[in-house]
Amino acid sequence: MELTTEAKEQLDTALSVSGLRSTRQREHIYKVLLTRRDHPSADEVYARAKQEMPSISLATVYNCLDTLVECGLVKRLNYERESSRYCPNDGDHAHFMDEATGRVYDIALPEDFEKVVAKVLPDGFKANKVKLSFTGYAPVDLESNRVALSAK
Amino acid sequence: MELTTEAKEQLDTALSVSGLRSTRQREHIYKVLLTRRDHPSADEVYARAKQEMPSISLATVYNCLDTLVECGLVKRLNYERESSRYCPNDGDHAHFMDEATGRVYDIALPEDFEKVVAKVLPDGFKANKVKLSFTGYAPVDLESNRVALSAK
DNA sequence: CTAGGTGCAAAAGGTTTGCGGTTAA
DNA sequence: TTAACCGCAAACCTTTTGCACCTAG
Repeated sequence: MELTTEAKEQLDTALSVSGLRSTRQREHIYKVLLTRRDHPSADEVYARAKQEMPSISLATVYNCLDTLVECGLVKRLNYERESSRYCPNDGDHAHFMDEATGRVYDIALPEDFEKVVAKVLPDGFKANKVKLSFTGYAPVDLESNRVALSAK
Repeated sequence: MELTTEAKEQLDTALSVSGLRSTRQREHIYKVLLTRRDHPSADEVYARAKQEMPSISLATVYNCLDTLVECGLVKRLNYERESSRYCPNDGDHAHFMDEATGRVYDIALPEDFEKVVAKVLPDGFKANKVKLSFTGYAPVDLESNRVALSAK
């Protein structure tokens, strides 16, 4: 329930820009995603959301997540056929899935990344979205939180 | 049924390397993917496969595709929550999905791409797989086949 | 000969939908 | 006030699985 006022404003404006309402459920789901910066599945979001809002339904969690993705506040990521995972959208970043643990880490991208990548596209192709994702092994001694940055 | 002998050898060796058998069905599925170089779903592969092999089952198509992916002969790609699509694996390439048509194009990658991308990873991360995918608009006048190359 | 593969049909599992009741603006 | 949203349960759809039969090596 205690989103920072900053986050709440971001949410409210993003919703109203899209002609959507701010609701307790949407706010709560957004807060859940901001609280632990990992990459939970809809089911996991549901479990966490119910702790403070026991009456929320799984369908509503899906709906809220979809809404937040549409507003651009949240990213949905898919690894192979696994169920979708969600994270707050803090600007462009890539994802790295550790094969050993299943954890997903955020990987910061250099500012020029978009340009580097644009060179790859043949003439006439216009990309709206670029997704870069890795699978492999993460350092074992990484502190349990997820947001690995330090692009070198 | 008429895989080039080259393709058949590739298939047989890839399978036997993994301790797997060469079967009529696996060969046929591989041929189906090589014939039209697009990116069909399992269902579409099933439809095409049945034309020459009416007795094949959908489960077998899934099994064969999984097997070919494990052998490294085929790539499976996933866009959002859509059903998986498959294409022959001709070395590293990215994918571009045209939002207007749903078609997927192969995008060639420069040789140094792996190195460019490795710089993005923080110390200690070891990537086994890198996936790069785009969503956007492809040139409308593109000949109907899919393999767009010409990385510039 | 026999381990591995196939075909069928049923089950699983994640996600979506329809509907009656609720709520934000 | 009322269109948008929520909760519930059922439906959906892609993918997987169990099992009896078949076949490549």
